[in-house]
Amino acid sequence: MTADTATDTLLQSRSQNAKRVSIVEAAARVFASEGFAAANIDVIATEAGVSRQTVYNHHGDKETLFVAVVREITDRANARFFETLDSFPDRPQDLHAELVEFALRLTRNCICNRDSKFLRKMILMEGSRYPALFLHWREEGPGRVSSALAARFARLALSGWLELADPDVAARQFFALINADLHISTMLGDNPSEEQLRISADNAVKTFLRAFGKQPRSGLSA
Amino acid sequence: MTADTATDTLLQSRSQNAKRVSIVEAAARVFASEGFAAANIDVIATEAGVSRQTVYNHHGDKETLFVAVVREITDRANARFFETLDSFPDRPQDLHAELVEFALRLTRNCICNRDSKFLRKMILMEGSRYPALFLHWREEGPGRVSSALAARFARLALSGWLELADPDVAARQFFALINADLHISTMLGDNPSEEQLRISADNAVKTFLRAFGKQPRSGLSA
Amino acid sequence: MTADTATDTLLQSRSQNAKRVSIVEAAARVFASEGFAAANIDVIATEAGVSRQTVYNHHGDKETLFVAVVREITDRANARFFETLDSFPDRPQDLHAELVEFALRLTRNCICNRDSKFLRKMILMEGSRYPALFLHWREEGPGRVSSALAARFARLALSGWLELADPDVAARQFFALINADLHISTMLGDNPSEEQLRISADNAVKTFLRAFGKQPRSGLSA
Amino acid sequence: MTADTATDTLLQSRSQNAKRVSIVEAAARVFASEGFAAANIDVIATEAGVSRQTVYNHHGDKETLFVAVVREITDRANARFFETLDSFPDRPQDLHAELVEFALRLTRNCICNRDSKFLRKMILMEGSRYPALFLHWREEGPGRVSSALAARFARLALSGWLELADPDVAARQFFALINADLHISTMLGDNPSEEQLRISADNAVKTFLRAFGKQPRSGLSA
DNA sequence: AATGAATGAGGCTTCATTCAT
DNA sequence: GATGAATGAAGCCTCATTCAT
Repeated sequence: MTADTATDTLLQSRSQNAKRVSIVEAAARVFASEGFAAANIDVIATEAGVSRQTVYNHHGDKETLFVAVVREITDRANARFFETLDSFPDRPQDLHAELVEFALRLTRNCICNRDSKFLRKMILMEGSRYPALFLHWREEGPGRVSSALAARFARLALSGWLELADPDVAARQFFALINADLHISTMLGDNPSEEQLRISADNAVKTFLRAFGKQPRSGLSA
Repeated sequence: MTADTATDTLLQSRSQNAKRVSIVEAAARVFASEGFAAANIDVIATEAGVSRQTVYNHHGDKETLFVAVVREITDRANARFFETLDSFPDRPQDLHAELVEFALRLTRNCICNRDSKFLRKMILMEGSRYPALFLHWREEGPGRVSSALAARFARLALSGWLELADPDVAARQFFALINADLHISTMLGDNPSEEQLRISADNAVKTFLRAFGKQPRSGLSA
Repeated sequence: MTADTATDTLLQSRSQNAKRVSIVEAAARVFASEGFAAANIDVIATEAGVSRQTVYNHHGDKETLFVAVVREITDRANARFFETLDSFPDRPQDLHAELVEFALRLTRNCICNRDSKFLRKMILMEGSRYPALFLHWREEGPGRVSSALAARFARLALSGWLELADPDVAARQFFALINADLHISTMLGDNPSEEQLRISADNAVKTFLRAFGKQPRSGLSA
Repeated sequence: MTADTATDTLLQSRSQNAKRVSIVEAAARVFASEGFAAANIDVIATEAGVSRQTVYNHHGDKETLFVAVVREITDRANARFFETLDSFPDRPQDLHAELVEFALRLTRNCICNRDSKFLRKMILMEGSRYPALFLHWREEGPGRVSSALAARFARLALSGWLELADPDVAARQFFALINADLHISTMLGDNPSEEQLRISADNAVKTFLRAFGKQPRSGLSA
């Protein structure tokens, strides 16, 4: 292979990949706003800035495209989830403040963002038609995220910051609480303001700590 | 009008009403499982045991039918919500136990039942296309339910059973907590077992009371 | 069921059947002239004088329609074949003349008619894609016809009119010979004139009898 | 022009020709198995091992390609026909045996081979849409072949081997007879075994000679 | 009210053909 | 010459909706 063809291939694959990505993005938008049945392939193509043919060349048919989009977005959303998880305050100084920040990152990056909304809609509407899709999402997503968060809560319990009987339950309730105020608005597609997010996170953490918080053994964490 | 025709009219109107109801039920099922766009009027008619014409005679066109169904189910679900609200333990003896029973009634009757699932799906998917529908639902449903529950929590606070700063927040968090364990399964259409419901309600109330419960002034509330 | 509804049902089923038949006829024409792939369902519907929907209501999809048409025409063509076979001269007086008449009936009714042309084309072009269709045709059609004709030749041999070693071969050759002059023209859709048919039949029978004919034992068959 | 460019041109034109041939071959295969309408240019290109563009560069459009293929195959098939005709036993010693061999060559090379099958299908299906194609085929093919064979039969008649009234009829019947046993199988694409071919040829020649053969004047042909 | 048909539109998908790289 | 994309035209099929019986 000459340098030229290498460059060519690179350029081409870059452009190919760009098209692929823009098709997936456009499809996600359209599927999310219209649902699978009402989504129009021509609209997806136009939104992606490619021709209808290109969509078909890349993804075969509508159903295949749908599955590809869901998997891609699932993986991306999960990746972001785990990234965010890494900022969990394992050795906190001000647990309340740090949990609020963490909750904010979660709501901002993993709950109110476009990918998550897309996934909630798609799983809700088409989940039963694509059991494999749903399983993948549940296993790799909520399932693992919840365990990971539970593990972190367990650690906080060990180091005396929390007092809880079942970290898994606590993890699920933490999620529920940070969603409590946003739930209705997010169902509609409203994008809560930064301030609402902060109030909501604060409410959640306050209640969570009233239920599970305690003062750590003095001297250790300070 | 003779007695005969009166009877006829009555029978007829009863049968008419029966048809109306079975159309709405069938439509709700089909809309819920297929979404608006993919729902097929012929399928609805067949499921309802009537002819396609009858559907059109009663409801005009697909969109009108959809709106009628959503409103009917919204009203029914709300009625049930307020019914359930009436069993809230205003003067409790064993607050924990009574809240658990209340939570159970809520999840059973108002969250995991068919109507609620239908509404969540429809509002999520089509809410943005029918703002009026959505407004009606939000105002008459979650909005008023939440206020009503908040009022009851405020009363419990006054009578010393709870200690809370914002009863509205508490109401939303109560809902969130009783949903925490069920959220994922309900997205899929799974019907949680009675036992799961009880565990879930218990978990929710336990946490809720750890956060907000306190011993009432002795003798006052009994 | 009242007489009225009986009449209604009858009328309706008659009209339904008429539509069915006209759809099959039209489809046969269009499939024959265009082939399966190039046949246009709208054209078929128009030719049949019904709406596209009606075609789909009756036959599902293009492929199902195709199969139905082939089977229907196969059966009709075979029925005609056996009818014609019944006029075979079992106890001939003038064998040559009677065989010519028989050959004429065969070519006219079973080889040069529309159904046969349709079947030849369809089997030739699509036979490999629908093995079941082909088997049915071969078994019920040429297979049984050939045996039946062979049986009749065997009888003529027994009664001394023919002298042949293998009646099956003779039957196949008889068909081949009556087709010899027409083969090319029929491939094109030409409709040979009555005179051509007669010459052709005469040529065939002449050769056939030169090969297999003999004078019957006098007195026996007369 | 330098030697180099001459070589290049030669190589190129050889490779060009190779591509041309492989395109025609591939197109013939695809047209034969799919028919004109369902044949896909991309499939042809892939089967030919060239790019779609190359097909267009060489042949213009689908219809032009089709015509080119039919003509090319027609010419090739006819050439083979006349080649085979040259092996006709003009001065036979054992007429039966030699006619059988001749018939075998005909069926093997000119009837059961790929080109002939292709032509039969194409003429049958598309003949009426391309009258020029059909005319060319009929004139140059069956027409001339039949006359040529008739001429040879006439010669055999003159030299006392055959006794026939109309050599043209005899020629057509000879073809018909050697096809009698194979007709059905070839319609399906089956490839008869060598043994079947031999039996079939033998049957045909036997009957042909029973009808038209006679002992030549002794001494003349030996 | 039920049934079957008709109409018209719309969407998925495939293709021939042409461009650009 | 190969590749991928773009364009435009069909064609299949499904539907909502309306008529007629």
